[in-house]
Amino acid sequence: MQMDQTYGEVNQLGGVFVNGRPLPNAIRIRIVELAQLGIRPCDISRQLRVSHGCVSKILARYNETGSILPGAIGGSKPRVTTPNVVKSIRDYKQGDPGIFAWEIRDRLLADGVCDKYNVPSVSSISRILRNKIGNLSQPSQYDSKTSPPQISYNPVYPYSYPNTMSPTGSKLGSPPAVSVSLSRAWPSVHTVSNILGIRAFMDPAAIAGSESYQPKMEDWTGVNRPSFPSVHGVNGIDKPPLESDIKYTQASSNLSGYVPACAYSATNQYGVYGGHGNYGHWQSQSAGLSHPNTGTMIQSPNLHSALSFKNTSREAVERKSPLSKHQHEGLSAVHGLSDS
DNA sequence: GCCGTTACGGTTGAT
DNA sequence: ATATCAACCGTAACG
Repeated sequence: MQMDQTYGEVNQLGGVFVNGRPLPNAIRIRIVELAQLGIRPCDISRQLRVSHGCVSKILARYNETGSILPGAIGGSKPRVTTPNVVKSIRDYKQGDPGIFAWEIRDRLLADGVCDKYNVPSVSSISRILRNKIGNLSQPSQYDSKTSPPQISYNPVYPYSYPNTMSPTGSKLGSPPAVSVSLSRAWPSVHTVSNILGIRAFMDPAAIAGSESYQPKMEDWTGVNRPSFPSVHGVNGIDKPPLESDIKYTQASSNLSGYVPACAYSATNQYGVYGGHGNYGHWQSQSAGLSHPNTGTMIQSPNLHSALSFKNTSREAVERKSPLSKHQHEGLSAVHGLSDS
């Protein structure tokens, strides 16, 4: 019930988590970092007190997409039956009342109203004819309601499809786009103490309060800094997505609101990405462990590199193949760390 | 022991 | 304003 953030529950390993919600980015990042340092997943799981299934999932996703961020939660998929499409269907039907749904589908493609990725199925077209167009005599009304003709472009949000079609339609979505730049600055701080011990994590209070849990905003929020180095090139898959959706702006604001209890409200703001952030608490320890070298490497403190970026694909459907793709590079590239 | 997978109970957000 | 629904979450447990 209460949602607010709820503090979390404790898993078998002693780690705190909030059921139904993504792990804080700070932890996600650490998972990736530790993996890059060569720590085995099972050890990462134990050290961070995150279930191995989750570690596995996060690493697999990172290898695949280059992003550490969780996927987009909630919302609805973009509808293929945009007002514009419905309108075209109506026009076709009006022009030829005897037209078959499959013919309409072909015309939508032929006329460029839809591309193969977003063309409605024949059954959808039939439904549209039945429900929205019905007898097609009086078009007027409907339009008004659905009218926004173009919609799509404004995307502030991830799923947008160009309804007009983009070239190649390729990618579609851009989900949460994301790039994060994170940094690893965190550690700096104190905590380092135990690697294994990592108590910080365990303490619910710490977590809840301190960081992360952001109350609302999903994470991709912030994020991308223009600067990510090179990372992307890496795999080549796609990277284009740089969209910028930044929503974090407001986030901060509301965040503060939300985060009530947090003692350190500030800390969490956007935690990770914003660039500022820094929360320091809990995660911090990485330093000890992880970084021996990074520390050294870190050149500029502030620069933290980007860790991940990329989009997560929304095409979940097709994504099924796990890792394989890039792996090594991924690794190397990781957060900029290497390169820069 | 390790790890990929998946059922489960959960949250979210657009419609 | 409420309810649906589909997307995602992490844990736990199976193999």
